Amino acid sequence: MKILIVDDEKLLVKGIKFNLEQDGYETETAYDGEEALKIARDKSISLIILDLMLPGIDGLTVCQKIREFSSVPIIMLTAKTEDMDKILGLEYGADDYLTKPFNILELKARIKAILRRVTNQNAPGAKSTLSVGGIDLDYNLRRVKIGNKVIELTAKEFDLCDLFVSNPGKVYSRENLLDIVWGYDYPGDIRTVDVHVRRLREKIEPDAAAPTYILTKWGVGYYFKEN
Amino acid sequence: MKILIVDDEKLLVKGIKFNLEQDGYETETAYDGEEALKIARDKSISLIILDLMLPGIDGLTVCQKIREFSSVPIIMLTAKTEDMDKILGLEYGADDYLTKPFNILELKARIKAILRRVTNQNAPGAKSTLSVGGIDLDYNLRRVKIGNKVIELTAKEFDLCDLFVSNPGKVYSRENLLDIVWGYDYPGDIRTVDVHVRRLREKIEPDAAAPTYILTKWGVGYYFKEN
DNA sequence: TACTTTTTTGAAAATTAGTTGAAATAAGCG
DNA sequence: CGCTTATTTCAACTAATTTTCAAAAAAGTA
Repeated sequence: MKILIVDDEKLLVKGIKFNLEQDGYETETAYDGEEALKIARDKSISLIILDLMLPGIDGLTVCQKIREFSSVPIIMLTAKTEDMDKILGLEYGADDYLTKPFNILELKARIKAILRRVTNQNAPGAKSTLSVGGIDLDYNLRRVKIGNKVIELTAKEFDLCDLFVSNPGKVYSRENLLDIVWGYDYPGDIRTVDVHVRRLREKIEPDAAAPTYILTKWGVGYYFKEN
Repeated sequence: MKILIVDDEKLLVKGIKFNLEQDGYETETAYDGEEALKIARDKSISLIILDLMLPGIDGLTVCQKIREFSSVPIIMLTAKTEDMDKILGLEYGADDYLTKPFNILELKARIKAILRRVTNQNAPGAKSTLSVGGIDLDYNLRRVKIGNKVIELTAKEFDLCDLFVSNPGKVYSRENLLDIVWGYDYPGDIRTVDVHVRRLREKIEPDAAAPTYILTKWGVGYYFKEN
């Protein structure tokens, strides 16, 4: 999985690069549109993170030009509130966008989501599932199965569960969870997370008062433990 | 599904080829009209992507000649704004066109739309039915039978019903349904889907308020459940 | 143990999503 | 063209989810 990062702020590129490589991705970097196009054309790239504001050819044009020869997933970085529907629409054909300043966890979450969508492209009827430590996630019906019991989850519950189960052992602070599941600019109360964790526990734990899957790391946050 | 790509720009052909193969299509390529005609004649081709400007015989003539022996769907690629109505009209008989430079995602969307339209067409008079989980679809008369009750459906209702029944368990968002049933470029309101689902339910469900076939996945979309 | 901090819990309010009926518009047909 | 039927839009209504709030419980600390 090689990711191309395109931005003229070298420090930002460096930061993203470091973070993605921590997660095991390979990276390529470009600081302007020309360079980006060249790399996108010549190298085997799985995903592109592309800033809207670039010296020379701007990001949208780069996006457009890439779409002339490739359908590689593109995440646009935008400084202000642009006409996002247009960016995501067929005219430019980006796959997702983030508004600067963004949270690196959210960027990672979106990369993961897009890559899953692309690599999991399922034939109609085929099921897309993830099975970790006794929990089966069904991404089609967005519900989970534990043992042979099917459990219906609400949208937020499923997203939360997905994040935990996809990253067993990783402790997420409430802030992290708000950033990732609710969006990095979510303005609401941090306690919202607790309530959702509780309801998730009520649904998936045999005994919600003594959780075995979603555990509390006291003073830090929550994490998923494989059973 | 084999797609023939005809263009004299080898790099472009290579790009399209790569992208379509990524999506699981087989491809054939030709760089001029003679070659294209030969392949269209000799091999089993499901769709042709044909450039208007070709060395030797031009694209329109190729299109015309192909129409003498085949009704294979043809998407024309045009460099400038030609008289598109003429290209799509009876004289040449292309099925769709794209103006260069085009977006690869849009090309894919159109290929998908055309192939869906074509493969869903049944030979006239041929008796074709599908029976899944208690529902019998009659593609000839475009109506359904549940138990021994015959239910007449309108065009959209049948298309919708067909999609659901053909893909049991697969959840479709309203956007998906608009794309598939109404066409990828349908500009209308998303709520249209709800209304059609409701009327389909009124016709096929014993109790529309407590559906057993077309179920709602809250926050996601609708799906068909076999009974 | 007494105190502080953090987490859990229950319940109500606010918001969002889905359903439904009816009216407006468009399409098909004699 | 005028009639009928199908489709789309709109808005009120209902249901489900999400958020907020505050009190109770549990965990850490001195």
